[in-house]
Amino acid sequence: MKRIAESTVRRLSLYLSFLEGIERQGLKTISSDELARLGGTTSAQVRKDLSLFGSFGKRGLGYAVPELSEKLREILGLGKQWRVCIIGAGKIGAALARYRGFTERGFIVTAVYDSDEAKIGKRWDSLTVRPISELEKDAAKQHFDIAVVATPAESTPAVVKQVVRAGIKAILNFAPVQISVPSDVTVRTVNMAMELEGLSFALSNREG
Amino acid sequence: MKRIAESTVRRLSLYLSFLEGIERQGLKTISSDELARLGGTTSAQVRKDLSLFGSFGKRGLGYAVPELSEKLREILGLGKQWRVCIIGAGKIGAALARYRGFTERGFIVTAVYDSDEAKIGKRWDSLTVRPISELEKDAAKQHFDIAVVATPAESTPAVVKQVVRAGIKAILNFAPVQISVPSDVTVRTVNMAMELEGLSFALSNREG
DNA sequence: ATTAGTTTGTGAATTACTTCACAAGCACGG
DNA sequence: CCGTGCTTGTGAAGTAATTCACAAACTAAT
Repeated sequence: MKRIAESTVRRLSLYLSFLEGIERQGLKTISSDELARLGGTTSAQVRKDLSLFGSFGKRGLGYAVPELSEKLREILGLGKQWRVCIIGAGKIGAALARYRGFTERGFIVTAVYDSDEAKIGKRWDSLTVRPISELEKDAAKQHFDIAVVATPAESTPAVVKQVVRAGIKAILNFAPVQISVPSDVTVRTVNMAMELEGLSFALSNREG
Repeated sequence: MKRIAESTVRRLSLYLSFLEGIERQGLKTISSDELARLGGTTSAQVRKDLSLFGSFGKRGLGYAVPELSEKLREILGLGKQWRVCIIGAGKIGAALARYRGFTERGFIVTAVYDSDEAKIGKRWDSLTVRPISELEKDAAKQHFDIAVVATPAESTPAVVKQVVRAGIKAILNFAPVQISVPSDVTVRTVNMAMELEGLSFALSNREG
């Protein structure tokens, strides 16, 4: 299949969240135009995005809401459950471990790691913080699909190396640094500083 | 000035973080090629990004690190201090209010709001949670530059309306919904679900 | 059946972004 | 002060993403 742009995947994810809302309202069909309006894009964009994966609509009618939701879930790989480990038992790690949205979408947090002696052994709901040195061994037994990295900048490169060695192929990075991984590992970075600076730029460069 | 792409601004922000590290190491100059390697891009990209704002390098030598840092800070509007209010005193709001990275970069959190009676009046370090109904009045007195929205999905549209009415022109949105604002308001959305689904897609569609 | 009114799916056109490639500028050594 | 070795800045070329625009497919009404 043709390479899919990241921006396309983000929009698919967005469409899915709209469809779920619409499904709850009980509407049966939706047009590309309505979806576009919800998502702040154009109807052509919506149709192009979907057409990359097949023809899901009916001309003259639009898209059947439950069918399209299901298709999107399938495309996004949300059918199965993904096993997630969180690395870094600090504030962000703690907030993430308790985030309900994870589980709702099929992302099951099955372990938490840290390198700080003081944190190891602490219990978070049903999870116990384990030493990062055990990650590779643990991964061999219980498979992890995704590692959420929420460590301080300094320790992040070393942590990422261990994650890669443990054979984990997807990383959600909250550390405020760029991380480098082999090309078969996918990384998404969420960097607060970068977002804030984007706003700062926008505020500074408004005409007027 | 010509319109600057969001991707460019993100890279500028990234370059700045590298430069700060390099400055600490005491290096005096850096080439576009080294900067590119750190950022996972190409030297041409780096030079093009910078050239949108002027000529900061010396041919044959590269860029003077402190000068370029300073220029980038200026471009990104990090010279001044921005006043930030946080809306939503839940887990994410609490984590953000205490996040040191805010202050370090000149983003000063000056108020916290919530609509939940039970939370109003609570003290977070030096801040007291105030009722959202006061936002507009408060904004008239103490100017807010940026609103961080960390509210549940349901209440977010109403909250955003109040933020806009209060005259705030930049929003950092952590709520898991798309928000719509007039075109003179800049929004950046951080959506966990979307990032996770991006990883899920990547894991599902790897060849093999 | 035929027509009017929708809305999809998709090549073609357009716009945006990235990479190429090279002249021009600078430092340094002889 | 000339040549060698680097590295910038930038038009031109190339690639990617978005938008246009319209035939084709469907419903409903007459």
